[in-house]
Amino acid sequence: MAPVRQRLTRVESRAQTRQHVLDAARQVFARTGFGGATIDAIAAEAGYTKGAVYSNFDSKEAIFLELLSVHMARELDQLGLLAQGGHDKDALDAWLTTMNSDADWSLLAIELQLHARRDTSFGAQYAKLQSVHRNALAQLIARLFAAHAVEPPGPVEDIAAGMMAMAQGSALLRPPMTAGESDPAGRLIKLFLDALLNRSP
Amino acid sequence: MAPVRQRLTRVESRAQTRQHVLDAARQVFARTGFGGATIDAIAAEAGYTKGAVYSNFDSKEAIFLELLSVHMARELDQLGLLAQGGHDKDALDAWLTTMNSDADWSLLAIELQLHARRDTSFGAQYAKLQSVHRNALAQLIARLFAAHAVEPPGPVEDIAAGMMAMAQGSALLRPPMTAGESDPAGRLIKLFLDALLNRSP
Amino acid sequence: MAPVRQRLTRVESRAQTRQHVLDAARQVFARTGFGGATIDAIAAEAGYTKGAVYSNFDSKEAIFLELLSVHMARELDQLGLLAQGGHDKDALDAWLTTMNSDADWSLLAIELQLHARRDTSFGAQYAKLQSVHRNALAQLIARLFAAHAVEPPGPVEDIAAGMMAMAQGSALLRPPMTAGESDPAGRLIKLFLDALLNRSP
Amino acid sequence: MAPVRQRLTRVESRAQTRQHVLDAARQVFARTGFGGATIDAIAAEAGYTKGAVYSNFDSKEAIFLELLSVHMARELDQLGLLAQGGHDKDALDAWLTTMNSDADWSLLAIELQLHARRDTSFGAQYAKLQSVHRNALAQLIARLFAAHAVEPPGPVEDIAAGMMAMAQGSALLRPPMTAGESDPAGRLIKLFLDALLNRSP
DNA sequence: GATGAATGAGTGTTCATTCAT
DNA sequence: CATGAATGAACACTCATTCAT
Repeated sequence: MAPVRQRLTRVESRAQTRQHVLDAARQVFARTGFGGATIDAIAAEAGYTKGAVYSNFDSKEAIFLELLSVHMARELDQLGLLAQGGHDKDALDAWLTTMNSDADWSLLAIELQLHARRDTSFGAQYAKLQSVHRNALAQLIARLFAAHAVEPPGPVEDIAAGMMAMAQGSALLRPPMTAGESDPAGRLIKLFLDALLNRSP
Repeated sequence: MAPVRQRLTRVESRAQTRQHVLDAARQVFARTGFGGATIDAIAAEAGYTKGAVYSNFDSKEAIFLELLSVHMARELDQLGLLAQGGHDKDALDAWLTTMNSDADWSLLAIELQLHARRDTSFGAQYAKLQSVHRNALAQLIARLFAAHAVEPPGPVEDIAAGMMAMAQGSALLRPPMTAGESDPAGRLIKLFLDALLNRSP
Repeated sequence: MAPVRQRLTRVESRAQTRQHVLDAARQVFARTGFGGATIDAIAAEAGYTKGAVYSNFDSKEAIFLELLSVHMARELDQLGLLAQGGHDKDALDAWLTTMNSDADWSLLAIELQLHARRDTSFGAQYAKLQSVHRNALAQLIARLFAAHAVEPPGPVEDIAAGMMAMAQGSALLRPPMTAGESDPAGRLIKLFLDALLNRSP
Repeated sequence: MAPVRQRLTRVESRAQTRQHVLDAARQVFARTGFGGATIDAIAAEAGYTKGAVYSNFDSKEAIFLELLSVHMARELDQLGLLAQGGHDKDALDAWLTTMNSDADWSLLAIELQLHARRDTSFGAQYAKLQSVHRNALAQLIARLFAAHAVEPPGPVEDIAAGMMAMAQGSALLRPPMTAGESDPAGRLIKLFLDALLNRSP
């Protein structure tokens, strides 16, 4: 005769609030930058008051780092896909699709990068992840060239780095208002990569 | 009893102070971002006090916009080079060299971009310049492909956009500490472009 | 199946929690002052959480006033001893021993005094108690002088006030680290009083 | 033809503001305690805004420490008087008069003491000064007993400590409203000391 | 023109208090 | 009764900006 659990338990409720705050923070950070974001704005966006934010996070920076953690976990998932042999083409497509699929994430990622360049310890940690990411992507690219029986035009690490840079740079250069349109970054990267793959040997 | 032109005239002195402040602001904005930069820090970097800054600029934002103006002028110079026929290879090299040649400028440019994405009128203006830039670069690229007697693998505007994105993204991804090393952005872009140019038709 | 009186009754349990909170509060107030004390710190010191505190007290101030009440009751007990004729020497010893016997109490008493000086109604109440206390002490002192057949060097109320002041001041001046040592306040007061009592008439 | 310097120079003006803030802080700290004092209240009491306070002091604590510094300097002046032989009676009178002459100072001193007991490094520094003070007072007392050809009833350091404690304690016990009355602390201390000095040997 | 004291709005953070669980 | 998530009022401190010197 147990009721269908309409109300959330304390733990669930807390987790939900925490998630709401994180979602709100992601948007506010992306919209206004780390410095421009205020805890009030984040709280309001989440539909709570300032105190609720501080009930779930120690500081503004802690929220930012939590977002970074999620971001990194997401990247690590990508790495898993990139590393798995067998469906390289699909893995690349997945990477291109996910990367920059969300305008918020893209700008947030840029904020993270800037933060990384200004905070030493954070920067080192981030650089390491990026290096792992680049290597995984490089291996994927190597396999693609092998599959196409084409010699890569340079170190696959450089090609990977170029692709990652292109992805980041596209997020920045993309005009702000065209949120609805398909993301051009993936198209650009695919254009370049296809051209490199389909050269005569 | 007029001095032998040793001392600066009033106008020159003022212009000099103004330039000092601008140079300082460029570094401080690049180092700490727009939000993180304080007028005190800029003034100190320039070797003046707050008041000197306000004697030459109306507001913090005005300094930023002035830097943008210089940045744009620099880009327009680039465009001139890109547009001139005849020495396309050299023009491209010049573009690659100048672009990201200065770590400060690169990060500052990113700050400008972020600002552009948050300020509507500013963003529109900036987007327009970028569009002009991209088209000029696209025409240069078209000429290069023609010179190599190779069909571009896609719209030259897309290739130009990809190269610009790669340049921007490289500035962001480049590890912060390797200030001494040669900038990898140019190398990456050249790698991609050479590969595209030297395909069999 | 009634338990063999092992477990506390509801009332006892509540009283116990209340006492735990009071003991904790006394320490925390003494350690950090009224302003510096947080409900969280008190609750943690007592081994509970915030809510338990609020289940037993209406406010932070209410806890403080409750401590004051205990403090006053203790002083009243002292008064009883001081007033009883017959064992004046013992009564004085008891007063000297109890006063400042506990470093927490001494500092807490000072907090209470400061509070009294800032809160009008509270201050009046406290001043009245102190006046009663001083008079009781004065009478004891008068009896001691009579027993020694010595004329007091001034109004016994002043001598009592001086002794009380010395007791309070000692708590404040005592170096914080010598927790283990015997309290100097009692020794000092006895030194002065003995000297006054043992003068030639 | 120089004008009679009506307006203050920058340096003078700054010093004046600084002093106003210090005076205001002294009152506010005495009135509400360190924790209860707000920068706004101090600024308002001084007739400025918050920013003016921060323009002259680094933090709330810095103001407090500055007051301590003045307090210590004052005490050191006292020590000079106490140490000079020749006019011991006058020196003692001066000490008694100055000590607690100002209700603000007395309460502020208690705040300082409490702070000293809670802040280790501050406490050590303060304890040392107090020790010096006590020793100087002890020597003065020794000379007074010698002048009266009376044996001190105990170590002169203890007598000094008792007198200092009495002075502090009086400030705390004194009813808050009797600002106009003459301070009882001096009278009490003199009462005790005279009694000790005028015993038969 | 440059200085720097003062302003005042704003921001991160703390914490007493409430109340649903 | 005890818990702890959320509230909301403060508060210390920062900083762009103004203006008398």
